[in-house]
Amino acid sequence: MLNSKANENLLEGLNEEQRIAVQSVQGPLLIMAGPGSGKTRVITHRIAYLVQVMGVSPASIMAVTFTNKAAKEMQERVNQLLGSQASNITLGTFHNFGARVLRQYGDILGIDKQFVIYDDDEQKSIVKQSLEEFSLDPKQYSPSAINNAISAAKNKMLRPNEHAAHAKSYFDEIVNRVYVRYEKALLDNHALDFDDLLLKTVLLFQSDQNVLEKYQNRYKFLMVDEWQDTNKVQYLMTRMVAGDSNNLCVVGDPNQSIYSWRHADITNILDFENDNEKVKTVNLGRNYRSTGSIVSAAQSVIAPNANKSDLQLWTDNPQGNQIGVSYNYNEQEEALSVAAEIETLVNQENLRYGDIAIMYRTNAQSRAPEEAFVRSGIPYRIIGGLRFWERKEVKDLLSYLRVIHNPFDSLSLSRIINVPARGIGQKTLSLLNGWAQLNDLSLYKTVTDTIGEHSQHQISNPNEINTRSKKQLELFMSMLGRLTTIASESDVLQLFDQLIESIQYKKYIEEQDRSDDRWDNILELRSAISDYQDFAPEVGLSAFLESAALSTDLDQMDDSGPDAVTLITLHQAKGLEFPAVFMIGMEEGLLPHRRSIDSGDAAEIEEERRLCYVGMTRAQERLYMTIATNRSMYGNYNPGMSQTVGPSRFLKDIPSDLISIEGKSSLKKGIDISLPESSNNILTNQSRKRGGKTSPYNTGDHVKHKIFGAGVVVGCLITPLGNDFEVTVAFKGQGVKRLLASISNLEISD
DNA sequence: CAACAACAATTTTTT
DNA sequence: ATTGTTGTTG
Repeated sequence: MLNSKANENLLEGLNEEQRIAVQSVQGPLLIMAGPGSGKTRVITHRIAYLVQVMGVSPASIMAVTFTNKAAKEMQERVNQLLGSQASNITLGTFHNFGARVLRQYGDILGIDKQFVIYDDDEQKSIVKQSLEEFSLDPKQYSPSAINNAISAAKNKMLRPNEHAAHAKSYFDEIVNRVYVRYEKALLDNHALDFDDLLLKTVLLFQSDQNVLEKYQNRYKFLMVDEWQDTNKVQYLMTRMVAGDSNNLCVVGDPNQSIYSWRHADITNILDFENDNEKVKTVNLGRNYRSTGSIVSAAQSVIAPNANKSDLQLWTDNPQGNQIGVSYNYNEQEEALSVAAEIETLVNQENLRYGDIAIMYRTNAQSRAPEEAFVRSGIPYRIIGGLRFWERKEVKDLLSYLRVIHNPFDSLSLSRIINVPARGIGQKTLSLLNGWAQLNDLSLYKTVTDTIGEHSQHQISNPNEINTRSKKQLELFMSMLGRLTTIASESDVLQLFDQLIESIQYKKYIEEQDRSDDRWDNILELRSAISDYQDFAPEVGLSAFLESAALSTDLDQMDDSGPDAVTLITLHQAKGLEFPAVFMIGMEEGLLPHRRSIDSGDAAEIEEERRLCYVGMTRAQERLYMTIATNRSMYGNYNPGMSQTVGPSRFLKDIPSDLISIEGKSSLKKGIDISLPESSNNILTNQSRKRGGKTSPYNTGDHVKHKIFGAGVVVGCLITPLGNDFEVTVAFKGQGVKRLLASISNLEISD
């Protein structure tokens, strides 16, 4: 022991198992960590232990996390323990690490160091283009399915020729043809996709022993979090970097494996134990996060899984409240009852809005609570959904920056060549693209050649580009040229401002609807760019583009924001915790999702069950699970369209003494859900169409009934026969009633 | 070539 | 409900 004082400090407050995990620093270590078992604490203390007690240099430690947000949090906590030394630790995601390796040594594999990273959208559009080239109908062969198959192949380390050998069906053959074309497109565009960041790194390590040794010599202690969600390529990468020293610690929980659809391979946990002879295993089963009720309920939900970890989760925490299960008429009512309960928690239970999260299976489910929160004035923020980096205005500007950074990126150039509209239409673009492909040139080069006065490549095509378009192309290219010069001389923020100015983007945005939102997004983008202002001109641009490609909405989520309720998918919620959690849409068809039920694959249902388990174990004190008996799909309640088939089977596995069931009781209890006058008009502009017929009432309408008095419409459905409407009204002091429009004579009072 | 209308497809989950 | 795609018109 180099430092016994540090040793004592670091082990203080840890339980026996946690101490063993922190102190086992030599050789392979597997930490099975249940939810809320102090996993992050163990990892950070283990890092500090390595440095302060074992005297390991921080530079030789690498910790890999699942998201950038997790990396950031871990960095902060290590900073607290180690101070300035902490900055020398390598901390990030697999994709981060891969990108860094390839920026430095990718040229060995023939990769341009200026490579751009293509996201899912761009991958799909390349697939679509390839299909069109082969005269295959993208409607018949879905680009997503093919893209997914290509990704699966890459995750199994199958190159196109190897994949061809495995082809079993006609679909596989199509995939293979597209795969070949797809790889060529990426090469031509000097681009890599997400999978390449991992795959090419492993290929590089395999083909160049010197490079691999550089990393092996540098990193002597490796830690990987969320091991149950790693894939085969990540497994290989980890083992290669760990090398013979094999001081590799992986942390995971098979019960929280929820990314098999992204080719995560749960057998990595088994393989780890099998591939390492003397692997040590530590089980962290004690939960410090949640109440007794929540832990027991979560246990009973995961129990039916055939494939599960035998790790028993337990807690000494007080039993706490029962889990609140509530039945609601439809998703609007579900959202209103959640909103009412939130107000109670905030006003009477001393919780802040920021202590509360709404979790759901699909992004589309955020809409109803969002509307309810707007109406009741509850502050909220949505994570994910229409992701920031995928918004049109953001992608447009990013595409400009990408073309400036890497002119070979023809995909980005196609995207922006006529945005804002400058008279370079589809006809011109397809002529140019055709020519580019015929001569194996980049689009950029083709355009340059086309407009050059004394160009040899003048498009000699019969359908020559007209002089007018040519003139526009000239103007466009000279503008790009100016911007490229600015990029090499000024910082990235100045470049961005000049870009906005040059293309008159503000004016363009103002002509569109929701222009305020769009402009806000651009300002947010600008503020993200300003983080790279101090870098040297080209370096700043490159670093910013990389972070833009690899960051997610979740990464932006930090505690500095205003006090607000968090709306988040169950997947994204992994690793987070909140004092109060509402899991909405606890219905068959939603959780488990219809797709997993229809697949007929028991393994898919088991994954849904784990997802439910992950959600439940995010809650510290209070957990609510809500059901809507009617749910709209694609905006209407037409008979047969509702995807709900009753409460989730997972709910039925929770012992009844752990739950308290409320059927609309929060409304019956007399909580006033009527709207503030001012918010009334938010809903009046909504379409009154329901199933083709015009609905007489809108959610939010104030109405009067002869017997029940004043109330607010919380739902209006067309009846199964389609000749009437069933109106659900919350009456002041009378509770919620369902009435037929034709006989109730409701008066809109406004 | 752009602006507008009509239409279809969409919803699992994301580094 | 909302988004993107396709076809028609000015």
